[in-house]
Amino acid sequence: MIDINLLRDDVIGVANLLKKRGFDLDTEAFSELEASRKKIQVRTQELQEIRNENSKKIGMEKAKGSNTDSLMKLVSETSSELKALEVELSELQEKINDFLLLIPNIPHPSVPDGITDEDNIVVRECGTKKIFDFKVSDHVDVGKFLGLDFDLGTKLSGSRFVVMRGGIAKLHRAISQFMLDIQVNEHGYEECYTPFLVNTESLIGTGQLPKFAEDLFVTKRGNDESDLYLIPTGEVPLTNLVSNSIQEEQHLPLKFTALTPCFRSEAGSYGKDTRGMIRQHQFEKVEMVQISHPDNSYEVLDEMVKHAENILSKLNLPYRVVELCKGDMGFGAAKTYDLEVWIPSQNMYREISSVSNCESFQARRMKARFKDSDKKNTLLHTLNGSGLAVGRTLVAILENNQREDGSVTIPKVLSVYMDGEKILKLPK
RNA sequence: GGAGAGCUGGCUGAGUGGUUGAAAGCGCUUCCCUGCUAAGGAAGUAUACGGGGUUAACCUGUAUCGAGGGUUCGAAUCCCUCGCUCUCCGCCA
Repeated sequence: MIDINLLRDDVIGVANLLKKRGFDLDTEAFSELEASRKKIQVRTQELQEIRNENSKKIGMEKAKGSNTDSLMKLVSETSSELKALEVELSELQEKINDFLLLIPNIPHPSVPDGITDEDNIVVRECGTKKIFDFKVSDHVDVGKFLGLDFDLGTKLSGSRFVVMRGGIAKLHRAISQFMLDIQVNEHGYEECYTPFLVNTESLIGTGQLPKFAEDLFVTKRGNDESDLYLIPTGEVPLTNLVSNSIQEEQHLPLKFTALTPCFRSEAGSYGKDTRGMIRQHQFEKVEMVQISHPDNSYEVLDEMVKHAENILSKLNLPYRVVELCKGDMGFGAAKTYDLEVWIPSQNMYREISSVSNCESFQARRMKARFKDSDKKNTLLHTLNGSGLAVGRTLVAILENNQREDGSVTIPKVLSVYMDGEKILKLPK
């Protein structure tokens, strides 16, 4: 969440900044809540002070053996007035907190203006698009004879699920292992294994809750309700590793990576990307997370974009880097770069990675801090990015590396994970 | 799932109803002493939030002893619920 003091100092200014990302801040509601909060909090604390003083007095008088009846009556009266106020205050504070939890992050000044993805800015295009001398198939058709089976996925679980068998399943695994190895060995991230079910607190910490519950899968425990959710991204467990903690400044930045499944209900995307595995309820992703000093989080952001790009260029996939405009960014991001990979069958670039600096937005929700040089506890900056989405990488490889006979060239860097095989051949 | 033990500041660990935000020790910071080393002395040392303030140093208040609720004039201390940790048993990959 954003710093409440920004709102106290200049609600209108903040509202104007948020408007540019398409969020309407109810400034009047906030000002009213704040005004009554202030009034009630001051009065409550006054009464508490009076009560504490008189209660102490009772103790002292009793020690002397004096009669304390009148004092006790006085404190009793104070207490009953206090009780009502305390309830009112905590309700107000909860309301203010709920209000804050629904406000998106303020975009960094460098983020371009704009409302939709059409307003995003292409930063650079890399790699060479292959010129095919035959009619290209999409990954569904390419994969059909190689072990990519959507009918089986549907039979087991419904739409937006897939089963992979044989060579495709192995290639899928190879991709994820390769990515993880690069992130760990070349980019210096610490490999993590985390829970894939997380509690509401964690999801509030990274910003998926309370606003986006409909995007998540929630679990039951036997027949009982449970408050555990399937993670929609590895960002949730990895970032929350530092929740409610105070880190040592000299250990920054912390760099975490993990291969995790991701589960998304895709509630708002009916009819979108229904064919193929671009948009699935379940997919794998190698996630990068960095917990950084606030002073250099933007250098870290650039570095993380490079880390994601490195994977794509090693796989020899054509891609471009896009700077998201204010209206297209995610809830918690102050600045985001997307990496988009070339999909020949669609004749367009599709998102395969998203790298964001959330600044202190998540850290404030999570109470993730470090001791700065003045020994003050200061909020960290959190950054996350895909490095990369495994399923979409598979799609990109199948499409970009397809051959006229229906086989697929395996990228050189993956051969070692494929027992030296160079081509994914059709079974005889 | 059953039985038991526990959860106090950066750490160890006192505290079973009253000037206790919390003894003592360790650690840490600053200073003093000591011509090395070792040792010694003094002071300080939680977090969050509110109010005031030349919005900075500072002053002041409130809350916090796993979490939430209750009893009470007053709760770290008594009662209830929940969470977590440890030990034993059961089940399980």
